[in-house]
Amino acid sequence: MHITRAVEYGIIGMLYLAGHDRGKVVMIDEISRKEDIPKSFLGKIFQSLTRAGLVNSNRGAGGGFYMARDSDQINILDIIEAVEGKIALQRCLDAATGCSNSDSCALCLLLHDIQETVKQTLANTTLADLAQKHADMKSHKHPQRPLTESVRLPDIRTE
Amino acid sequence: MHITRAVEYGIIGMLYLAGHDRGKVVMIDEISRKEDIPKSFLGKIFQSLTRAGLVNSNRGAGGGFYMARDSDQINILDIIEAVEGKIALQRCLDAATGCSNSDSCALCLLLHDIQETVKQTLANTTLADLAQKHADMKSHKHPQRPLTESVRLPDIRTE
DNA sequence: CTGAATAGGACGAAAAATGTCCGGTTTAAG
DNA sequence: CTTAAACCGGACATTTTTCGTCCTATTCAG
Ligand code: SF4
Ligand code: SF4
Repeated sequence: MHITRAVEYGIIGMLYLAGHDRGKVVMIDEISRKEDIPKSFLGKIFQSLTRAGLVNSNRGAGGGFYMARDSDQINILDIIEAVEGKIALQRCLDAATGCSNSDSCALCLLLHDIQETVKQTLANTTLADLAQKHADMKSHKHPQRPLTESVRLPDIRTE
Repeated sequence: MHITRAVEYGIIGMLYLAGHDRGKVVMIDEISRKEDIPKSFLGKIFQSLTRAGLVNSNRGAGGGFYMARDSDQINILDIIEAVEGKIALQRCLDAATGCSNSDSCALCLLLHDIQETVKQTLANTTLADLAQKHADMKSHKHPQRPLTESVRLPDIRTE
């Protein structure tokens, strides 16, 4: 139960982009140096972000990446799923694998509930939200409020 | 971001125990067969559960495991932490490793919030709750309500 | 043309997850 | 007392996932 480096790097990379003018083209090398992330690894991650349409890229000399939408139109779940595909806390919640017992397994139901709240929270947090908080924190203003609010659980599996 | 097999097996094993009379001594071999879990692996997992005080064990002929407390006095977070230690969604949230930026990283804050709600949900679900739902589901009664309720986020990091 | 930069895929090392095995200890029962 | 059953504990083996690297191709500015 751990967030992967790839996801973390992806979010931090996007935060870096969001901290600059929209449309500003930034090279992998710059993000890599400024955020201390292995360059080739970050390159791979940005390929995924590009394929997912969260950023655009220019190739060739003077090339680099820039945001495809405004940062308040991108949420954190978007980024995570771009980097590592759909979130699945367990086999039964993974469309690809699945589990034959999932219809009669209370644990599966519990994990499903938890997964949905996590996804809701991630989906409700925009990159702009996170970038704003990030900037605040770097300027030594201590945060007073939690970043997220409580999320209503969806009423799942009620036919 | 995945629940490990060890944790899943641990919970299912405890569910099995909870489905029998309190004090009933059950062998690893029985749980292993009935729940289709590799025997030696399950043995290891139950060692952890025993060390954590969730179950007691009798050694020697006629030995086995039995619940150390009533199932409504054990929650799912207890089981998870018994099997794999404290939950940590990231380095910065892991007391052992940590991250030097955690004071000025909005992502850390977001992950912290999420982790807390997950832990709250797990802590609010007792083994008895899960066992009840499990039994219901196995007898073909379709569940009407989600297992968990929404959890208030704690107001973290407000000095 | 040349050098800079991403795209894509193959590859490799390290870590974690998932088990297995075996010798040791405890205990019930004959 | 002996034996067989069962857990204990640690070492070990296998597989999968994570965390990258590297190389070639492609694209583009100057
Ligand atoms: S939690 Fe239940 S349904 Fe999900 S994978 Fe485990 S056994 Fe299957
Ligand atoms: S999220 Fe921020 S604080 Fe947490 S490990 Fe990553 S960089 Fe460090």
